[in-house]
Amino acid sequence: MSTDRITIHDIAKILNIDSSTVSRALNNSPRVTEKTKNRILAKASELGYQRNDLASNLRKNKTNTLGVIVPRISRHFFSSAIAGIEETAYKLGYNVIICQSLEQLEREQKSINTLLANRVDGVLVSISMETENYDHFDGLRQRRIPFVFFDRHCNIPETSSVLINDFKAGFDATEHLILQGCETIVHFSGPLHLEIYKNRYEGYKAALLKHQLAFNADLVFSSKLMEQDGVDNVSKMLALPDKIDGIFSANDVAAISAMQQLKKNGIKVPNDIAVVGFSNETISAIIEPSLTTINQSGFEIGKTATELLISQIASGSKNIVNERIVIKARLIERDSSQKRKETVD
Amino acid sequence: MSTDRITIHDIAKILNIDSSTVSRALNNSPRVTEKTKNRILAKASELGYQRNDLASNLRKNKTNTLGVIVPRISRHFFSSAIAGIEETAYKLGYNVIICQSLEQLEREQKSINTLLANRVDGVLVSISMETENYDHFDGLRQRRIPFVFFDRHCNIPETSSVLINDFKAGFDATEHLILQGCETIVHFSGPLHLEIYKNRYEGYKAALLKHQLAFNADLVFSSKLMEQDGVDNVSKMLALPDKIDGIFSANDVAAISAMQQLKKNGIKVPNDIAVVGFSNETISAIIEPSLTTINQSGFEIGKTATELLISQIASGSKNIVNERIVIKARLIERDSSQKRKETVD
DNA sequence: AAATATAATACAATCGATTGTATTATATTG
DNA sequence: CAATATAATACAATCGATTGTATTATATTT
Repeated sequence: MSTDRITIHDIAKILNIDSSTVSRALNNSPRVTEKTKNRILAKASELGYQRNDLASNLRKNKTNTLGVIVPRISRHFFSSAIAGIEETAYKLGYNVIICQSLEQLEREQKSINTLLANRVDGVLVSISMETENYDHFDGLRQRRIPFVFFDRHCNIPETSSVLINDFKAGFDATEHLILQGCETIVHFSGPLHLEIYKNRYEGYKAALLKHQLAFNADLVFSSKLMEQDGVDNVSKMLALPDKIDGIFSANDVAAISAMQQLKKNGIKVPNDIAVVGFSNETISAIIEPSLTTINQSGFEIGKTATELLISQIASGSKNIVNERIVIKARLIERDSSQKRKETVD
Repeated sequence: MSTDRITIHDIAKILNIDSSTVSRALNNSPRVTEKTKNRILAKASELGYQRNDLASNLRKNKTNTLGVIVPRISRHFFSSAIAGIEETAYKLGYNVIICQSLEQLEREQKSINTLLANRVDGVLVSISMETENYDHFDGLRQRRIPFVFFDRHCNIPETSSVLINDFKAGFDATEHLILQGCETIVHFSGPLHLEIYKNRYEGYKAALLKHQLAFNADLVFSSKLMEQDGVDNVSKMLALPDKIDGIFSANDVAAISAMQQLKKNGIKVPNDIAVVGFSNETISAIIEPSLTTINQSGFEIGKTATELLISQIASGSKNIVNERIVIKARLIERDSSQKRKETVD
């Protein structure tokens, strides 16, 4: 049995009926009698019929597909966000196309074009570190394709986003270090044109202010927060005249590579320098000392963003395109910041 | 400017020419003169025209899209394989749709249906742990859609795959433990109906045999090799009458959770028990002690599998569907297995 | 049994692009 | 300049499904 390219027309011809009836039967329309429905279904499965979604979607002008653009799927936060997205989309009858920007603006733009060409019904985006210009989102807006930012959002009007309170998280992380007795805290920041990093940075400053610690711009290192950046930041930090006793890193990756670099320099964490990261990567609980960090549930963020997006798709072009949902994030205290208590060994 | 749904027909009407000419111009056909081509391109970009790939693909009966099915994208091996796949596909003009089976057979089957419905040109698969039955691949075969297994393959005739030599890797890992002085080595295996785990297991046995160590089936624990399985395996192991001095785990995840569990039990790695994992997850170099493991380049496997798949797509239905490419994998010796040398602290 | 209502199915246009063939316009040649 | 070659564009069918409308077949009512 060659199941090569069976169409509704083939089935129609064999059963000597019209293809529209076949189509309706396969879509379980009440306009087809139970008896013919069964005949059609039986023949379809006998021939191994498989609907051509290209044709169907073209005609219906609806793909039931969501596009997702993330910096990279290998980051724990993003892969769990994708898990949440897929789970939710799947339940609500949507497929998902995933694109990685790899932190490059150009790939982000290309991804949007691909998604547009594939006529996705909506898009979920967490922008790349290079993204400072948002023109590429105009294409989506002009075509009235709903899109929702999650985590790495843009502060442009008429957009929806699902985020955590980065300001508060940055504040909490920094205050935690202060309460541990840290007095000279450096901040590893990401690119400050990204809202999330700006907000974490503002939270850091606010915590210093509250506790009457001087803010010193020299103690803030901005980078892409990759592994090498953690190493580089440590070098810069050690070259400072100030004696550093705390690090608040805007992600775990840089925090962890910094901790390793500190170890190589014979500096003890947390006793000499306490460290707090951000994101709660899987590894953060496992390394030694375990890393104090901000836990943000990627799964929940992904789930919420997907629900919001699909509700916008369902509502047609009624403009509720300005929603902002804040997901709870909280500090997980682990060993890397326990200056006061004895660390269990 | 409402760029809502501009088609070649709109452009044709405005310029008072035929849509076929517009189509040819947009595809840079030599059949359209440079002058009209420019007029068309200018108007297209002015209107923000964006080709409808659904229509195009439907007509051409070619989507230039590859489907990828992996157990889960959060595993380092798979996310780097996907990086290799995307990179290669992208260069050769293909898009990629990624599906996660989450180790469930049902989701693997559904994914195949989705990919079939979306008329992908080819599929790359690494099967789930539940997959013992391969009927769902018949749909691909009947429709003459090429597919290539990578890493987790099936031993069924007329299929191509890109793999490492799991037997040799298992052998090397085990022999390494033996050369370190281990005499009673347990093996954490995955489901033995999967070729890769069977082969690693056979490699383990072969190494024991070569070095005249008795094989004992009680020392082999088969599981899905998740985090909890590592913990459970340690309990089982400690309940054995034998004094264990080595573990060869068929993945890093189980190896690492086992090491943590051993630590909780006051058992020293590597001095009391040496451990070797498999896959070289990112975390494996970072934990303490760092984990000796088999490095398999996901990127290279993904790249090679994609090249093979695309070459099969390009060659039409000429049957070269029986290729098997073996990618080098090698042991990375780290601290978790250094019984003889002093471990640097 | 005729008249009407309703159920079941057929007809035909459509989604947006592609492509083989036909036609018209320009260029070349003798 | 007429005859032919060739370039440029137009025509029309097609990919596979969906869906509003028209038609035929069956059921209901009087």
